[in-house]
Amino acid sequence: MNDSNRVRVRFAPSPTGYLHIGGARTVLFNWLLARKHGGTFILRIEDTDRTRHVEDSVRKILDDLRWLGMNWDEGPEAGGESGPYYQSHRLDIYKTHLERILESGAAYYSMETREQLEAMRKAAKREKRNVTYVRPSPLPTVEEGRKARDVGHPVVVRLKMPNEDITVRDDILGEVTLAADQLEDFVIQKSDGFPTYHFACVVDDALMKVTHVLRGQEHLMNTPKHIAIQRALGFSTPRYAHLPVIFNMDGSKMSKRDKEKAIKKGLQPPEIDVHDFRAAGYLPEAVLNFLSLLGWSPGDDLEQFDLDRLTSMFTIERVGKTNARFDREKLLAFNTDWSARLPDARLLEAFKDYLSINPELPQSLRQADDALLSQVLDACRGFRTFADILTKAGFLFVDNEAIQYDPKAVKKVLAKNDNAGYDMLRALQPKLESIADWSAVSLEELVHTICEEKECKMGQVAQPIRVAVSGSTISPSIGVTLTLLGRDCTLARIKRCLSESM
RNA sequence: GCCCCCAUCGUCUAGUGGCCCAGGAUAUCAGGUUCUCAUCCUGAAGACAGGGGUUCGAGUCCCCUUGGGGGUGCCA
Repeated sequence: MNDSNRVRVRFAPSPTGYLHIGGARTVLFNWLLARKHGGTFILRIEDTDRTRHVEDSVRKILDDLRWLGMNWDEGPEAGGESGPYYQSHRLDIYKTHLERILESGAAYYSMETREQLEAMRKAAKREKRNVTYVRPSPLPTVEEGRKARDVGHPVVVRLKMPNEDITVRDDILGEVTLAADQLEDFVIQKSDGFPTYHFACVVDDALMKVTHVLRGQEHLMNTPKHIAIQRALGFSTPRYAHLPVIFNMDGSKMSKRDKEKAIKKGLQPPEIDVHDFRAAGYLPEAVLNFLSLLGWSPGDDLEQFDLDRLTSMFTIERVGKTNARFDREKLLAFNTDWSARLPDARLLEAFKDYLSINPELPQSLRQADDALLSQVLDACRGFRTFADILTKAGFLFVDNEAIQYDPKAVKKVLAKNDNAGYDMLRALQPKLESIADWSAVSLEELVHTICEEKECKMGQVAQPIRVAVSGSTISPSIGVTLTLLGRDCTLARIKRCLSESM
């Protein structure tokens, strides 16, 4: 493969907020195609709609892409030969190409106001006619258009669609033909002078020598428009592949609004953006692995694999046509598996990222050193997300006096059977005080010994201690729990627990 | 309304005319392991949307119906 047919793909988000989880799947497939063929992955910011621009969103998108490990070869911060990579910085480029087709007669100035267009659409709907733009006749000349614009009349540029059917050759869907009468003259330059998405996208893809366009299926009907622009401009047509869409389990779209709705109802908002999953304690390895299976499959019974393996297996031929639903339960299971499998060092790194982006977590935890964090991670092996670590080991990072006792745990473990748990604690207290070696092994030995002495089950000894030191029935295994807490804290908490029983 | 795309267990999917009375994963259910939670182990149940063709033979090809999704913006 020589340079002229090297794979060049791009991901082109618009800066309207965080990176959506569905967008992440699009990124992944593009990235995989580039990496598999030793090609180039380009990142381009499509900021041609000034009204929807959200401050700081480029930074956030870049940050989440990095978290996923989706590195780009050309784009913001990386640079590259076909920049700039912000469309808002390429206005003169679009203008040049626009002039070209305006002069050639393939596009024309159009002077209807938004209100007029709206009225035309309404009328068409009322009369049950097709809602298509009717090309004015005669067409305004270029000079008339410019004059109108210069005196302040809102003017747009439309592409004059050729009167012929257009067939899209799609690597996933096959051939899709749209009839000529379905193709209307659409806007390629807005009245504010900015190009529309269609125009900017086609010009940039051509100039950036993009060879494959992988995007969501919602763009399928845009493709004939893009092909028409390419023909008018004399550009070649890249390969297209439209990816199936990802929905919620109930079949609705996964949208940012789901979060607002949940909050209104007082529910936990669902994860929608990549950042939500990151902040909820998911691993990028698991998210990517799970996402790869939405619309693609390796063809055998293998389901879990890392990026390298995925890259070698990935082909567009194996991408399916069917829309998928986002099964959070399965993601959770994948995350559980990945957290059990990942090397300690990598897990620690991921955990630290989790801590760094969750400022509401206890400061003592966020500032804990690597050695302690590793021990905590190790004690919690088998966790589903990093959030589980908080429920299981959060008590380690709370002051002795700030421990909240869960009333249900107290009732069940300590107060039940005539305060049997409290009695056990009292019996345990001196033995713990006098134990020589404060280690997990000897502490567990002690618990075992007591079980034998009292002829009772482990739970009857371990649970009262667990509740006394953690406030709940959940913690790592008892020896590890007490080791991590340390002798002083353990004894202080037991003492406090007993004093509060009076 | 018009146009386009899609259709296998609840969910993600394997299946490219005989290897499929349909395989895997996840969820569910029933057991088991365990000091709690979570893990972990074993087993069970669970699908080719419906109807017509084509063919010796159809989940796999064709048509219709139904269902789902997308488009129909001076959003991307």
